[in-house]
Amino acid sequence: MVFERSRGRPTIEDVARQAGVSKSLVSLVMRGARHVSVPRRTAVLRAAAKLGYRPNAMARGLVQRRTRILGVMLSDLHNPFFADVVEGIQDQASRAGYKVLINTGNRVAVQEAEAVETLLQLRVDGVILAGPLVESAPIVETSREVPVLLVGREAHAPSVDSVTNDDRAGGVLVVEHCASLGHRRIAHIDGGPGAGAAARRAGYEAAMRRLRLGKHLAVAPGSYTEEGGHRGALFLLDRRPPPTAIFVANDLAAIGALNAIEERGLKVPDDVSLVGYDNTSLAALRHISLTTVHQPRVEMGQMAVITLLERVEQGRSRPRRTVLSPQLVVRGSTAPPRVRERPE
Amino acid sequence: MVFERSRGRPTIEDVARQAGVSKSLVSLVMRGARHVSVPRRTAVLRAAAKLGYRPNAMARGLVQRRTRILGVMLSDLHNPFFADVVEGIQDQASRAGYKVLINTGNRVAVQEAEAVETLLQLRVDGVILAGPLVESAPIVETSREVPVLLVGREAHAPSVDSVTNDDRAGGVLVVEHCASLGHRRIAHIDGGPGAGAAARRAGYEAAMRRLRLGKHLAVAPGSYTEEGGHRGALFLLDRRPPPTAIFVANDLAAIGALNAIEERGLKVPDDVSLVGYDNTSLAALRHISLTTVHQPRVEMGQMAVITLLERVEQGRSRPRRTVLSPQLVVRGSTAPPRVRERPE
DNA sequence: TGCTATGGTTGGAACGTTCCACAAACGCAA
DNA sequence: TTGCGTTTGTGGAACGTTCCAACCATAGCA
Repeated sequence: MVFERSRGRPTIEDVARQAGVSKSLVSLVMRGARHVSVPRRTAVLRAAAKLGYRPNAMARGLVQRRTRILGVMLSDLHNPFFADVVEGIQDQASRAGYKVLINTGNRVAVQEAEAVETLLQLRVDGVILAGPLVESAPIVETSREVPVLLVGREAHAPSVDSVTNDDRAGGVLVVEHCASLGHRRIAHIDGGPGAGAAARRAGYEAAMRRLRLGKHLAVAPGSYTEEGGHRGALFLLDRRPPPTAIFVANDLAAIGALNAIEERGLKVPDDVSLVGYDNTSLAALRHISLTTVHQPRVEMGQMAVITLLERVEQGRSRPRRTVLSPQLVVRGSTAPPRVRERPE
Repeated sequence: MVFERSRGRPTIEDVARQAGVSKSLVSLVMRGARHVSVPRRTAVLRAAAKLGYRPNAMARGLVQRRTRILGVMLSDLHNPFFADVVEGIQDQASRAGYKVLINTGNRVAVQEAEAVETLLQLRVDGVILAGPLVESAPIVETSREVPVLLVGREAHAPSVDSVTNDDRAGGVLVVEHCASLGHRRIAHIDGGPGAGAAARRAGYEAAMRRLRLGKHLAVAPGSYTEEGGHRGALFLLDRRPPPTAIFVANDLAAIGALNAIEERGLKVPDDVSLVGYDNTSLAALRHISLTTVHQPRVEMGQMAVITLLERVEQGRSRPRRTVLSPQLVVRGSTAPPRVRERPE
């Protein structure tokens, strides 16, 4: 007679033995199936509790060929914007009975790709890319294996969904606001490869031209980081004449720009007006009080899950691109330029 | 004759068939084993590439009984403190050949427990709890199944490692700093259930007593959030007489306190000195310029992984508790009290 | 009485890997 | 040639679940 040492974590068989039933029945009970007699159900539950049984998600996922897990690749854990998006994702996912697993690429395209690869090898049921920097080709590639949704950026493939705000329109709003205050030399600090950056810049440029301010177009290279905003601002402030208003590609970078402006001994908004993008909690701080563009972050996360699950569960195959309207939030960092420039 | 439809994602068998070898050999090649002839290896790699083969981590983990994945439960995605800790974790993990999967509990104990449960069901090789609020019992319980390490908090069980800073000493540093500036009515906004909050408060109280300022002890309830700091500050400012210096349990809450102070029409540091804890990027913003206590965040993340892997890979069973020294960072939010109080 | 439903339960075949024992092929020395 | 050790390669048994067909009661009904 062989006594099996029940070493290692208890399995469904251990529970079955303990409860005196078949493993199939344990499986049914653990999944809360109907049609199980009360005494057996309680016996199984008691046995499971006693042994400290915990179902093995890998074994389960292997046979079911689905995991009920959504993978989220965050481009940058430092950007508070994503914290809210993830909150929305979690909320909606748990409502639909899905788990969420997060991963990050540290703002490096190669690492982003690796992060996604990890999620794919785990066979998550769907992938949300939040603000990815990685180029489109691999994303489209990925979308052939598993439903993929982009937050904050669009893809031009029919297999990829997206939830964005109209970044171009946002850029226009900012320029119009500054111009209406009397600014002419309105400069822009670019978001580089950041999601939506190109569109924000396009909006800026289009609005400048439409307002006949094309000659004042000035774009500094930057990124979605404090560092990027800092460098960009120094670049712009060294121009002669310097801009009287600066539109920075996102809030985080705007904070960097703010630091740079103060290092130069200038004041916001007295000497320079400053506008960010995203309306993160940073911008709302009284001490910062940054005029910025709002995106409904939590709702974007929720919408992302809802949209993604349409593909996962109903097999929708046409793309769905949700574009939300940005909204200008005027705070204390913008004011009329110090010396009213005469119209030219 | 049966033609198998190779529907779904390609498996190792598909690759084997395509390359004309056994699945065992494909397995060897995918894992980069030696002792595989060059022509076969290239044939396998070519076949894998052609089919877009991606190993199934679940099947692999199932048979290997390990995943080479470390699970990280973050108490709060909004706290920039953790972004840096995670950076350190990622860095060190990838160096050791591990993947990292993140999860969050949104500062809610029950959700934290669920998040950890998800990781356990996935059979991660180790779990890092960053700033958990959840109580100790379930953590100790968990540590019987899998190596567990706490960041920012200690556990009193021998099965749980930790990486912390000396929060008590940090609290003392803050009080000494304020006292040396001449403050007497130094108040504290508590971090509630936040990791390390109790120790910070204990340090505050001990230092106050030692400096014979026990009668000025004042603690407002709070939490590690802006909201908590905001409420705490309002509470304190309503006291008569109000404190001249406020030590807030962490930077995020200090920002909330800052907002509250300004809402009351008071200025920092002229009317009230303010000190935070964590030295997050927030505190360093020139506009905020918050005096705070530094913890080496990235290094803490790295140390966490190193320590955890000692258990995972070498089976260490004695606990290892790393306690780092906090360091005061004096910035612009502290100054001598406006009216020098006469010594009592 | 027999027949069909239905509730409750079970064993064994998947799922896609790795592991292990073994076999074939090869090289080289005796 | 034989013998023996290495290098290469293979088939089948795990791993821990769920799925599925099948089974056994029991009950209801004609």
